[in-house]
Amino acid sequence: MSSDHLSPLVADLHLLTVLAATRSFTETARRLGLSKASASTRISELERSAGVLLVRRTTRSVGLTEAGQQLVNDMQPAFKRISESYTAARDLVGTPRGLVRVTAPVALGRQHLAASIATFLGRFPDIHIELELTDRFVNLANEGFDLAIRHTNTPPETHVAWLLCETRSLLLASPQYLAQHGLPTHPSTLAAHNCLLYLRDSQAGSWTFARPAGRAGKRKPGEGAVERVSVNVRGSLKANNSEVLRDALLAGLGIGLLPDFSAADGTGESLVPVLPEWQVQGFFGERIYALRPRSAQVPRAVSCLVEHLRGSFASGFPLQATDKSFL
Amino acid sequence: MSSDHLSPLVADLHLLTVLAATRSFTETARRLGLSKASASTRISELERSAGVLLVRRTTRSVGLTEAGQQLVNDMQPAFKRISESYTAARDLVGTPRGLVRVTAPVALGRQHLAASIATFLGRFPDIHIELELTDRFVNLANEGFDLAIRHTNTPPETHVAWLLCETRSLLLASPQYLAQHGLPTHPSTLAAHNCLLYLRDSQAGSWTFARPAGRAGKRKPGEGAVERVSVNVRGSLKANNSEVLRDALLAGLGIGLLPDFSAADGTGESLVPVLPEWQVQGFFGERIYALRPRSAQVPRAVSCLVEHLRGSFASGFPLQATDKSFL
DNA sequence: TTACATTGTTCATATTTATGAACAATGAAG
DNA sequence: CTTCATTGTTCATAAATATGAACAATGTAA
Repeated sequence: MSSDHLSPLVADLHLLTVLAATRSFTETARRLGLSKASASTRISELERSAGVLLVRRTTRSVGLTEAGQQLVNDMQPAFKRISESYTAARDLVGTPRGLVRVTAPVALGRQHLAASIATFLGRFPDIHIELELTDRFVNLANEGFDLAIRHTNTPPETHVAWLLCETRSLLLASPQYLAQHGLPTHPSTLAAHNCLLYLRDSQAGSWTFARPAGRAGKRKPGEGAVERVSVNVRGSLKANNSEVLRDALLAGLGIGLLPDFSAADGTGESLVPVLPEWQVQGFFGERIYALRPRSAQVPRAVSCLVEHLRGSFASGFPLQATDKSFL
Repeated sequence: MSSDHLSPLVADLHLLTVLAATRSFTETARRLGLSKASASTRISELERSAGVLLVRRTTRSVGLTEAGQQLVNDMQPAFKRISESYTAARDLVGTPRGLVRVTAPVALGRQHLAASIATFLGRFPDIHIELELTDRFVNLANEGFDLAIRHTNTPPETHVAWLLCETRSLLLASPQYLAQHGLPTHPSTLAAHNCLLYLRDSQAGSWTFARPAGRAGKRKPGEGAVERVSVNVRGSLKANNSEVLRDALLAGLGIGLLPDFSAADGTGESLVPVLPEWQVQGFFGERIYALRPRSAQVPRAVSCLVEHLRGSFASGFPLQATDKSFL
């Protein structure tokens, strides 16, 4: 057929591709900014006009029929191209604009990203940002994100990765706790302490420390032999949220390992480094990246945001408290 | 951006591609089946949301800006693909359905196509047809047609062409006229007759006749030498509509050259062949084709229609009157 | 030039579409 | 097995969109 007759259908076909990605009417509706009632009705309409069952509905989960899957596979690159063309046209002139959907780890997002984004939005009034903080692994392309902030050392090859800054893992405790339980003199003494652990999938309660071997001070860090110590630690609290851990440390509950950006708020106040001459091999990746699925070109709003974030993160993490009033 | 945000825009972007093809809001609206008011508003909305001027409006004619043209060029193949995918999905199961837009020459359309289409629609209740009869040259792809019926000997290479049937040009007159003015015995005598001419762009008033040379009857047609005669003819009526010519012939106005399908209605009644032993080199192409722009695949509704037309036209043009009540 | 027909836009009105609360179905957790 | 939260659908109502007559602008023909 001539493509004219698409007109009332294109939007519904696009809806179908999103439904195929989410496999959920609820999520589809949320992403597209409409009600699930509408999403449901429009898919039904589409099926009626096509005369083919495209979606396999089981009231609880959504799958595609063979016809539906075939259709979506065929159309997906086309919609991607249209989207990119539109963005490119928009980016030709004027101030950057558009919606940028960002995902980031909860703690990092709250503690630094939010403030940085706030000033960014002040500079670019036509850019809108949707910030979704979650610590679960997010598939950018499938879930419709434009940018992810990740704490990792190995950004996936399938994505474009901009390095925002380096980070370190710090062993910290409150002065009260140290006064009460004594200052550890060597990693091996940590076994006797209450060590708060960051909860991860396959994370044994083990911390690894390293320092230049031989006489300290004669070798620069990174040079020559290295002395390594692994310690099995345990404690009264495990949490998958670094802010919870930090607050527990501030409360004098024990000794904990935090990424420096999480520690920043507390260090200046009442957390002090423990065993500062040792470097901790972080759970946490040692770098922060901004990631993006590879695409024909980067929308201007996205590249502006990345540029801004690079500026914000370049100086590392100052010890004074950051603005938490945003979000 | 993630393609999610297209949702409210895709339909408008598609509208833009149609506008680019038609260069007219009025025509765009007609094709898409909405009001020109809507078309205008939605393009404006699109430009507002993109922040870029896409269309150059001069109240009287519509052009695209550079940005708009670039955008349309980028998106066109994508929309084509989406359209084809949708059609393919629809054609997977059930009875053929969908809208088929057909263009045909006026006379041929009225006299034979209309009746054939009527029976076709009876057989396929889910197929709709838009039949546009016009003798001007139509660009199928640009004007959004799915099928063209053409009277030609050289279907364009850029299109798929199905041969529907062969045709001939017939020299005809009414018995009254011949009784009154005498029966021509040789093409050269036509100069003395009132010859009605089909009006075409660069059509000199010249008819070319041919018959096997030498002793008639000894050679089969098409074999050996051929005797050719060109005659300059003139008359009191020229028209670009073969039905007008036929009616004039029926009224006994003169001698005229008609394609056999146009003559069919009249021959059985009151038109008789003139110089039947001569073959006329037709103005009119000697074949009727169904044409279609090349595409990944032919929609089922279209191939059904073509199949049906082949059946209808296969028998050539019987001399009895065809049904003219339709359309 | 001067009519004239046709184009694109505007605005009040009518139709279409989206909404969200209520409901039945269903998979997960205990 | 039973409970429970969550999913997709339905339906009356609310919001958004399309409409078409009126209008000004602009090519065309006389």
